[in-house]
Amino acid sequence: MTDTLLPAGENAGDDEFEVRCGIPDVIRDDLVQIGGIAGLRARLPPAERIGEISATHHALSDPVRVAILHLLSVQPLCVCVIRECMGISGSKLSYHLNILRENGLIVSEQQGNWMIYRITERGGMFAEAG
Amino acid sequence: MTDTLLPAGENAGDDEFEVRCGIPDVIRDDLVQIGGIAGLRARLPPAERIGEISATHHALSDPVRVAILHLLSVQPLCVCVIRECMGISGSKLSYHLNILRENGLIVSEQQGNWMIYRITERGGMFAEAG
DNA sequence: CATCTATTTCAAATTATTATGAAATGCATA
DNA sequence: TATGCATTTCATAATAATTTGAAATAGATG
Repeated sequence: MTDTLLPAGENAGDDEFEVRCGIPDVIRDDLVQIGGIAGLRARLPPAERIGEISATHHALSDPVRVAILHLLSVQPLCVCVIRECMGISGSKLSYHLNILRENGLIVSEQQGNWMIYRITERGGMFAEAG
Repeated sequence: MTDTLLPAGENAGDDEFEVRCGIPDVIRDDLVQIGGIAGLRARLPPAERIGEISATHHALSDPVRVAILHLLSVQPLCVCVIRECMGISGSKLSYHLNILRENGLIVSEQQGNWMIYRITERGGMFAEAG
């Protein structure tokens, strides 16, 4: 990354890469069209958005959580019913419910002794899609 | 789970649970309508399908992989261009490309010295959605 | 107030995922 | 065949996620 045929500038490094790299023509031609490496980068969602997207997918990356989401897409449920339905320990269930809630896929509301969980609109979209 | 008011049968355990559990009326009434715990379970996708869903989400649960998918939604790319664009090591990139490929979100094709990755139709759906 | 039930929290142990750098593979070309 | 380049593989280290069981919290009820 020291010698380059191109004038120094904001994207000098990228242009230099494209010049030096002997990648297949089909790819390079299109790449040049869209502005090279810099153009490619510019088409990425901002890092913050990418973080949000991966976080949501992470929330649904465990079969227990996918199952919970589907149960709640049927109707709102208290913890003890979810627990009975899935046959897992209370603390384990609580752990997974937290992750779904933190990611805005479900919400909870206390009702006397019980905690009622229900799916959000956002959560519903993922339950339908899956 | 020993004494129950109901006849023994396939779902005796579940019915017993519903009878004993003093969950809020709003929830229990609906729950009874759909067939209780057993009815709820019957509405879940099969375990196999839930595994597939969570596996796909897992493939997209890392920001590096989400970024790669978005890059490939612009155009097919060889590894060296993705690498330059993201500024990560080759072995790290290879690791993440493998996960995306194993989950059917991208495919690869060798072209001389280069390996060209392109997004699949399935992968494209997730790139659009995100 | 004492007790029961439902749920959550916590710390520790277990397991899974990701990162790293060196070595290996495979194609191209002199 | 020797060399160079692009990519992958491998073993290992580092980090993160999940499970577990005991203890804590909080509402309801006698």
